[in-house]
Amino acid sequence: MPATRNKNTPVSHAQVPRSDRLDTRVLETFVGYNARRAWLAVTEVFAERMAAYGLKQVDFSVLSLLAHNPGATSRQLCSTLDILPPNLVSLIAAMDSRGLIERRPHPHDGRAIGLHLTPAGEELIHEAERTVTELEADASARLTARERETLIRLLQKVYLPS
Amino acid sequence: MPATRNKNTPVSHAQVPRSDRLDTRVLETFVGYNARRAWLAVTEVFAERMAAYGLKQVDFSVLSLLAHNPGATSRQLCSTLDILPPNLVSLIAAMDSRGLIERRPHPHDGRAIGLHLTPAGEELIHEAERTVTELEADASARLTARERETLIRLLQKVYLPS
DNA sequence: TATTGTTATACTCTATAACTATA
DNA sequence: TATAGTTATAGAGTATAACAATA
Repeated sequence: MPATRNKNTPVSHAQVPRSDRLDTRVLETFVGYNARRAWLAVTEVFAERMAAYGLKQVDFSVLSLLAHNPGATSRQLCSTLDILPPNLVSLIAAMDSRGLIERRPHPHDGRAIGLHLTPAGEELIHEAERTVTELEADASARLTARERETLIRLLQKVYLPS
Repeated sequence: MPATRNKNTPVSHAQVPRSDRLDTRVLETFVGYNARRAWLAVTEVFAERMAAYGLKQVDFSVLSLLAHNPGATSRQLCSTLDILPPNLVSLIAAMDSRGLIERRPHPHDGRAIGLHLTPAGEELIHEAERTVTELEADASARLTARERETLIRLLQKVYLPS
């Protein structure tokens, strides 16, 4: 509800926002809205600094997962990251072409393919993980270490089953 | 680090993940990763329950913003929600066609158009805001009221300037 | 000269159906 | 019969360039 205004105030029309910024107080009461905005803020920094590695977020996630889960299959990557199988194919092919990963026959399932990082892939993801750790710290610089831990714990409470 | 295993255990190869679920501990140390996962979790519930209103997240945001900022312009919506102007055009047109919003000449800028909710739009967003409030509570049901407040405050600390 | 709203368009992301090889 | 990986394709989301009308 608009406050009463002096008739002589130059620009003062009811029903017309007076500044560029709109009132976002209602949207800001929602976890979904805030989580997306925070993600977008981090994403911006991520994109800037990871361009040097030629890695998008999903590429980074896949390589990092393979670094700590050697031999994982496409299906496992898909279900872990909520990617649809058809959308992972070209991504995996591109990283294979770049010499970052290798496809090896799966030891006990002829349908599946075990994915492994090459030495080049190992080195790249090692550097990339360091850069992401830095970038994350910068992107959340207004949080104390304690607050950052709390934030992550609460986010996981929203999306993790357990 | 894998536990030692009985030689007779059927499937046990080093370098091969033994379960479907991969080790995501590294990814889970990042705010960006967790914020996106949490957002996706809320988004799923949002999509389910808001389909009845024919509203996507961006539609809801626009209508809610107009409910509390009557007469706002496309440009203001765009800068507030980080939408590019060309991408808002068809969205606004659709809501106009549905009779949810009205375009009125801007009182003191002939280039701009003031956007207003119609009575139908007012009623729809009023119901929709109630539903979103409920759905948000359900989607973050594992959080106490206190934790939910904390989560939102910390997320805003990541993306809001101030 | 700059800004608002718009058109056309391209690029990326996400989703569905259907196929093959293997289980 | 079901699953892993793949192909082709469609749809949604996001991006840039350029224009008319107004400031």
